[in-house]
Amino acid sequence: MKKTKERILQGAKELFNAQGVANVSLRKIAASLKISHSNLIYHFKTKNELIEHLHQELLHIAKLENQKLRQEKNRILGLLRTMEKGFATLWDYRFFMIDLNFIMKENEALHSFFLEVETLRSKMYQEEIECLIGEGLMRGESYVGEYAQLIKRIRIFSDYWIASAQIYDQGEYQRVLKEYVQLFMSIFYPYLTVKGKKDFHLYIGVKGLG
Amino acid sequence: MKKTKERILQGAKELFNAQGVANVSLRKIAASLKISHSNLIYHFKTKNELIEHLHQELLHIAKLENQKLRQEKNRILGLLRTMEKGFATLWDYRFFMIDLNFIMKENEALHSFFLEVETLRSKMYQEEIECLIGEGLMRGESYVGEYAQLIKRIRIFSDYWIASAQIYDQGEYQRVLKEYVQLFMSIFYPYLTVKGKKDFHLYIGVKGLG
DNA sequence: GTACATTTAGACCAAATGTACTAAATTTTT
DNA sequence: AAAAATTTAGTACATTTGGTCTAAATGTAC
Repeated sequence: MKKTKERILQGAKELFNAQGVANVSLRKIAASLKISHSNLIYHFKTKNELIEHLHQELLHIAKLENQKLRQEKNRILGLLRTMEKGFATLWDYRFFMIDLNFIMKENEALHSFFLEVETLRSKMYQEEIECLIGEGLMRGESYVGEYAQLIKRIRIFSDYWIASAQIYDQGEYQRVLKEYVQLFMSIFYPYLTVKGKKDFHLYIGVKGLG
Repeated sequence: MKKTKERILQGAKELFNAQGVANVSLRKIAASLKISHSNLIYHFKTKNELIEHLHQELLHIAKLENQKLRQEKNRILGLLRTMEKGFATLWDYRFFMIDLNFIMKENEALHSFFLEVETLRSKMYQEEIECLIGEGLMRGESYVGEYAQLIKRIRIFSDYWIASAQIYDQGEYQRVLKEYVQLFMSIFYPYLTVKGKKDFHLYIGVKGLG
């Protein structure tokens, strides 16, 4: 029965999302699945191992989605669609971002790995920005390091929007998600050219004031 | 001896900062201070009570500082100075921001209180922006709700820059702090007018490219 | 059907934690 | 100095947790 392993991953994810990593023990997970505690340990020796597997799961799904995303002709729309999809996926594994610092403290290997992934992500945004500039949708830098700063701020937003939502937004999932995607997009707005802003208003659904 | 109570608060703060709230028990705090754990419990019945006291402490200090801050003639410089001071204070109680979501989950009262403080903070930023616009340092809104979004993004940055720094920046405290203050200020940059940008370059220490 | 490997459950242990209770020590008040 | 209040320490207990060990159950290959 390979099914047990999958049930554990699924159950653990749900418990983590609902109660937070720190408040969930291997015993609680086992109890919620109505299997013995030692059975769970047979499949995953520690909580960290479980978290690592879930992280791999998340990365795998994210990778697949990025490949599947058909190329939008318009870059602004493409960015929007990418984020809509990506944010939804992340939400499914939201315990990971809510307890990010806790997890990183407990698991040195995961921390290192996370830093590696981040450098990739950072480069992706760098390229995205260069493309936007190349297509005349975004203005160039106004001072040295301006876009390096922008990317760092994007990083903070990406890492913690879910944590923030947990504290401030108790509404329904769909609405919250949509709001934060818009919030993400709004980071770019003031750097866009007239042409870029036109696209922004068209696709993001906020009307310009003139 | 009232001193014990203060020593406990100080010691708890340091342990929380170093190891994270979830990994620090009342017993550990007592041991680090070389007092009996029942002695500690005599002063603070639970960990939550301890955290609430530390939160009050933080609010009190922040309030005093805000009053003390002499009025800068220049608003941009004033904002910079306020943030330099505020960020440093927050850093001293950084466990609070690093384990924000964990604490909010454990302590419903503190969560509500935090939400109240946030509405005040939000209003402050709203006024700050209005003043900047009034002085011709910042442009008006380009679409309805643009600055409401800006304020929410500022909120996320303010709440989680320390958490982010803990993951990505292992450097020395002073340098990290300075970097994140600059990062904070850079949020405003693209909304500034020519006049505002001039002040920005003057005070923040980055040179414009023309 | 038998032998083997995999999976599951139950019992047990040591460490840590919150909590309660009692008594001693110290400070403050009278 | 005596009495009262506050502060501190010691002990003990129930719970939870991660972890180990053994044995039963289940599936698989021959």
